[in-house]
Formats: sequence, structure tokens, C-alpha cells
Amino acid sequence: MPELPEVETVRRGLLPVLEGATIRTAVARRANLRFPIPNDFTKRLEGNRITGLRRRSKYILIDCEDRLVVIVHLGMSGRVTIYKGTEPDTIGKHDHISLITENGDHILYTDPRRFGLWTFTTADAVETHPLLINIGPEPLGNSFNSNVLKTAFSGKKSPIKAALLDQRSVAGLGNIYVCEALWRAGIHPEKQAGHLTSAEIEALVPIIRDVLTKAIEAGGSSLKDYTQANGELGYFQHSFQAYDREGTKCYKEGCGGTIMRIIQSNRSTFYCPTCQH
DNA sequence: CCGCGGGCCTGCGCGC
DNA sequence: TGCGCGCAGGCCCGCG
Repeated sequence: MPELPEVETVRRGLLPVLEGATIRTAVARRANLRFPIPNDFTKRLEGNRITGLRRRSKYILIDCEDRLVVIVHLGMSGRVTIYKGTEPDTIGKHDHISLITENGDHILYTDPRRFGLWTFTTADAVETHPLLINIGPEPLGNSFNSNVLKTAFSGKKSPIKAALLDQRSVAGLGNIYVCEALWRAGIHPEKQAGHLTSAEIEALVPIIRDVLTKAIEAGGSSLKDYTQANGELGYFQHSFQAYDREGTKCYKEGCGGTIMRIIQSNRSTFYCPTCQH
């Protein structure tokens, strides 16, 4: 489910509970998610202190005092719930991982479809970890600009929808925010990536930044609601302009078109055939 | 190398 | 009420 803004919201929600905290108890209730959970999961975490939480693309990186780094991905259905100073009433069948801090806070990781992952690396090896090494620039960072997108799209025959979903072009975009960005940019999702004009690519860069920034802000305001209460992180109310709006009127000023749904690479794409060319 | 389709999993909502 | 189907916001792999 979660794309970059949701993952960033989860990271920010975890920050006050985990940063500086020592893990008292770490439990993995099954051996695998998408990949095996390390068999020394408990041993490496219990007694360890968390020094920081980072995000790279859709991955959360938990930095520990002994240079252990926990790589967490939420997949399609991963969720994190914080129980501040208390414990969950029940552990459901999809509640695969628990972290309990010495402050008595419980963090529960729930993932029905189990496309998520928890694995280990070390501080020295993060940059070259196989899961991370091929990921493109962070869209909200300094290294993301129209030149890198031009290079990524140059000669590409695949549709721009697929090229933006490709994490090597730019990090963190998923189905929703690609649809949103292309709708805003007025670019047809089936247009070949290599056929985008310089002007289109130059327009796309700030649009991608803005779509993601606004979504992170929406997530941030949702965080306020549960900083004092127990809360599930990352699934905030957010309304989309194109995504999941099939059959409804295009919101673009003076367009008058209707949002359509098509299938590209077996995924739904929502777009306006009237104003996206 | 590239682009596409299938697979991994479970749950939900819909039509019959 | 039950059943089967299509759908779901990610990602990897293998094939041509």
C-alpha cells in the first residue's frame, strides 16, 4: 500500500517512540515475510539502543548503537501501530512483529499480505545493500532534477507510467502518486518515456516534489491525532485528483473531461483523456 | 540490455 | 447466506 509519503509518515510517527530507546523485547512470530526474518532477530535487537530512523525510498532504516541497521518495508499491506506505555489487548494473526522498549512502549507490525520485509544490514553496507543499491534519487533531495530524469527516460520505449514506477528513475513513487503527477502535468500515461519533451520533464520535477510534499503534510497533520493516543501510523485520509476517480469529472479548470481507468503492466492507471496528452 | 507478464499473499466488495 | 471473481497503494524474476 504505502508509497513514499506514507512511509515518511510512519517514520515520523515512530521517531518520538524509538529514537534513543533501548529495545527490551523483540519478537518475530513467523520465519518469513517477503524474505526470511533473520534468525538472530531477537538476539540482535534486545538490549540494543536505536540511535536514529532514516527513510530511503519506501524503506525505513532503523540505526542501532552497534551499527546494526534494520531495513523495514511495508509492502502493500504493512502497518505499524504504536501502543504508548501499554500493550495491545490482543495479538492478531497478521501481527507478525513486536518491539517493546524499556519505556514500556509497544510497536506492532501488521501485514496481512506479507509483501513487507524486515532484514538486517550494517551501517557500512547500507548504501550497497542489494535492496537499495539500484534505487534512483530521492525526489525531495538535491540530486533529483530534470537532467537525471532526462537521462533515465532517454531512449525508453516503455510508457511514462511504467518509467516513473521504475524505482531506478526516481525513488518512492507508486501507482497513486504516479497517476497524480501525470494528471497534474497533463501527460498521457501511455506516452513513451523517451518521447517526453524537455519542457514536459522540466514540469514534471516540481510537480512530483509538490505532490509528495503535500501528501507528507497531510500525513503529518494526521499524526497530531494520535501522538497522545494509541495509533496506527501511515494510513491517513487523503483525497486524490485522479487516482480512483474513474467515471468522475476531471478537476482541471475548464477541462470538462471524465477520468478513465486503463490497465498498464497489470496495474490500474487513472487519467483524463481530455487534458493529458 | 529492454519490456512485459506472472507470482508472491490475504482480504474485501461485488454480482449472482 | 455463500461462492467465485476481480481488485488492491510493491517488488522480483524469468522469458522472449
